[in-house]
Formats: sequence, C-alpha cells, structure tokens
Amino acid sequence: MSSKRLDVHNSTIPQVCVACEARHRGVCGTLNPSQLVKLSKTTSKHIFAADEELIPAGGEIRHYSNILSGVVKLTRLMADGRQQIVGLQFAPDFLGRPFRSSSDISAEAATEVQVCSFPRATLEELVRESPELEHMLHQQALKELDEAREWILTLGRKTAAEKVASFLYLIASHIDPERSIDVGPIQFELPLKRADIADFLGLTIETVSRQITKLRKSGIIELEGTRIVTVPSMTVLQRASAADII
Amino acid sequence: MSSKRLDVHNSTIPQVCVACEARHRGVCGTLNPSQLVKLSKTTSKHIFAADEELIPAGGEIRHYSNILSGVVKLTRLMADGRQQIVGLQFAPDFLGRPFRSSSDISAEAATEVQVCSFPRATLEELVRESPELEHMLHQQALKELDEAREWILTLGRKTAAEKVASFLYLIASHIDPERSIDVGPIQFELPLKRADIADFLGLTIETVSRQITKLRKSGIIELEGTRIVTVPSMTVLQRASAADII
DNA sequence: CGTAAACTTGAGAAGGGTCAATTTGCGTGG
DNA sequence: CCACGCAAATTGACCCTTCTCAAGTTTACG
Repeated sequence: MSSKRLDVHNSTIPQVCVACEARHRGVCGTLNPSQLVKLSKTTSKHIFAADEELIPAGGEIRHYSNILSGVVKLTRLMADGRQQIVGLQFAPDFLGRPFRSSSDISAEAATEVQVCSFPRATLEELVRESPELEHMLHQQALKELDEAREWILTLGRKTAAEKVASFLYLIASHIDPERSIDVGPIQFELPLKRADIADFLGLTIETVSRQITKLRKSGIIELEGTRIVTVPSMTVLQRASAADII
Repeated sequence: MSSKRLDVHNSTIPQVCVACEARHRGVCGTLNPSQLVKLSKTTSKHIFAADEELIPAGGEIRHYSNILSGVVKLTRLMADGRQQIVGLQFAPDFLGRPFRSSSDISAEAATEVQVCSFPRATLEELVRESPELEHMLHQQALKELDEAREWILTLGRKTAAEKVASFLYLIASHIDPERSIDVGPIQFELPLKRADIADFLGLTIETVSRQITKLRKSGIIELEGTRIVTVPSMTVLQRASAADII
C-alpha cells in the first residue's frame, strides 16, 4: 500500500471531497475527516452518458454511490417489456439499496450523470462505526418513501393532464429547492425525454405529448424546443397538478 | 413515581411484552430487557374498529405504535375527495413517520386493529441510546420503500385484471409468509372491502367487482360470501398478476 | 446539410369510469 | 329464529379518457 499525503494529517478533508456537495447535503455530511479519508481512499468517480445503466437489475450489489450531478431513473421492467420508472434521484442523493445483495430495480442515467462510487464493504464498515451515517441513510430512505407514496397517489388517482403537470412541478421544484413558490417565472431543462416521462407517469408517449401541448396552449408552460420549459407561475402549475394540499 | 415489581429485576421482560410479536419480529426485538421496561412503562394498548382513524393526516405526531393485530391502511386524500391507499401495514409493523412532526398520510383501521402505543419522546430517547433500534426502523423503512415501488409498477403499468390479481396475491402472501409457493390451496379472509381495494388499486368499486367475478369464473379464485377467498393455486394467481419475476 | 431519433398529430378502438338498478349479505330488534 | 333494513357488492348500459396504430414533423447531431 502506498502512503498518501493525506494520511499525514488525517484531520484534513481529502482533496476529492473538498468541493463535493455530498459532504454538505449528502450522506458524507455525517463523516468526520478521518472517516472521509478512509472512504475517499476507496472511492472512484465515474461519468455515465444518458441512458447508460449504472446498476443492473437483479445483479449483485458491489458498490454504492453518491450522485454528484445529473438525474438517475430507477426502473422496473416486466417480462413482456412494460416498463415503469419507480423513482428519480438527483444530486447529492445516495444511490443503492443498503443491506441487500441485490435488487429488482435498475438504475439508469436519465441525463449525463457523475457519481462517486465506493465498495459495499466500505459503506457497511462505516455504518457499523457511525450511527450518524445510518441515521442519514435512514432519513434518505424515509424521504424516498414519502416521495414514492406521493407518486402512488399521482399514479392511482390523477388524470393524464394532472400527471404531466405534477411531473413538471416536481422537476421545477428540484431546480431550486430553496426558492419560495411564485417569485416570478422559472425556466429549466427537462432531464427526461418524452418516453421517460411516459414511463414515469404510467402513460404512453403520445398521451404525454398531447398533454404537454395542452399545457402549452393554455399558457401554463412555454416551450423552447422540446426540452426547455418556462413556467410563468408555479402556483398555476401547482393548481393544474391537483395538489391536494390546499 | 411508583415503584413497580419489574424494576427490581430489570432483566425481566415486562408482563405486557411477554406474548408480544413485536418483541420477536418487530422493532422491540432490538431492545434489551431494561429498555423494554422503560418503553413498557409508557405504552398503552388500544383497539380500533374497522374504519376508525388511528392517526389523522396533517395532525401533530404525538405517539408511535406497533401493530399487534389487524390491517392498517395508509391513505392520502385529495381536496376533491379522491382517495388513494398508499400502503398497507400488518402486525407486527411499526406505525408512524419517524423524525417528523406531521404527515399528510392518515392511518385507518381496515379491519379491527390492536396496537401498542408509546409517546414520541420515548421512541426518540430510545433511538438516541440504541443504534440497533434505528437500524431496525431503517430496515422497515427500506422494506416499505421496496413495497411502495413494487406498487408503483402495479399502478402504472398493469391492467385492472392484473391489479386485482396482484392484490389478492399480496394478501395471500401475508397470511403465511413462511409458506413456500403452491403447496396446495390457501384460504383467507380479505381484510379490505371492495371500496378499499379500489382505493388501493386506483380503480372504481365496480371495476374491482367485475374483475373479481372474472377471476372467480375463470377458476383462479373461489369465493364464500364476499370476503372469504380460496386460491387453488398460488402459481396460477401469480401468473395472473403478471409478476415480472419470471 | 442530411439522417436518425425524438416528438407531434390524427383517427379509430378499447379499457375502465359513470350512473343506475338490483341483489346479496348481515347485524339488529321484534 | 325470522324479518327487516341498510350497507356492501354485483351487474348492465353507455360514455369518456387513454391507448394503439399510423403518418407526419421537428430537433439534434454527425
């Protein structure tokens, strides 16, 4: 094993972690400098192009990751080819199913995605010595559970128009989570293509397209090309999404 | 504070916990006898009739519970009255959203339900002193997340017939989790009425009823009255549910 | 600037919803 | 124990939203 400069003062934050968002808002936020050093020794950064597979379904889980940038879709595939996106993850989310050797869900890049990966064993070791890390992972699991249940309501009870509006509202909300609702228009690039949106909403591409056209014609959104969306009023979009919180 | 017999030997398991399933398969399984004693001092058992509300949506969370018997439905209600069941919980599941003072989800009894409740503060205190307890809660959150995502696939991509079959398969699987698939017929009582099944599957009562009739006429299930179901072959039912795991 | 992928639009079909009328099941009280 | 009455469930007829299939059109990219 080669000694590294960082070993000398292991209260120093590793170079690779210095500018990393996961250290602030992600799971690494609970680690002390020496734990960060331990983790950073086994990490490696990867970049995936859109539609590349980060984690295959059914395969053995060998490593976990933090999303540094981009959007990841979690998908379930049926035997006959039907597909459903069961979750979307954004930076600096933790990626991977803890405490299980495999999962039926695959993770695919929706946009170009940058991740910081580390072996399964490293995470499990850190969890054992740091209850705060498990707490952070627990918190993220609960957040994802809240989001999944929100989405169950959307899939089960909303119309196609409401579903598409809900999706746009979801994406817009992720652009700037700090932003309070309706301080002027908001513009963003859709991280998903129509086919992905359809797989997320349990609709067909055609229905998604028609509903987006409707939203455009009614002035609730504006489009530049097919991906750049402007929402003049988030309140109006929220109303179109049939948000149940009044 | 009154002294109790159990304080003398706090390695003794409290009377109320002795026959409790939550001590074996539930979250209490991680607690040592003295922690059980501490918890049991603040617990109280409650029985709710079917359709009674255990936890109201939006209200402040004052206590958590373990389900001792019965089935609990977690529901989301929209402003216009549309309703969706976003989760079902069985004994000995933990009930309540940890680390949050409120939730938009209400918990209602589907059947008669018996719970063991304790104040929020007690749980939080125990979590602070016992990482194993948090690990157990984390595991349950991950299990619920897996189930929620499974259900997202069902809601988003399955037909009405497949949805109803999936629901029946889900319930049948919960009757005896240890049972291996297809060792003869299995009989059980449906914990949900048609309206609840509809709210769980994102369908109407009428569609659920029609699909149940279809399953009955095709011999995949048999009915006694409206609630008692016999499944001659779980494999056949599983196939009807379009289980994607081949 | 050409090509393929992504997206939109249209027409017709179908699955599931809506409304309405029965029928069944079941607890309660006579 | 039976009859009543109500809630739950079933069934039918019709309608509407979404899907399917089939062109077109636009966009992105080499």
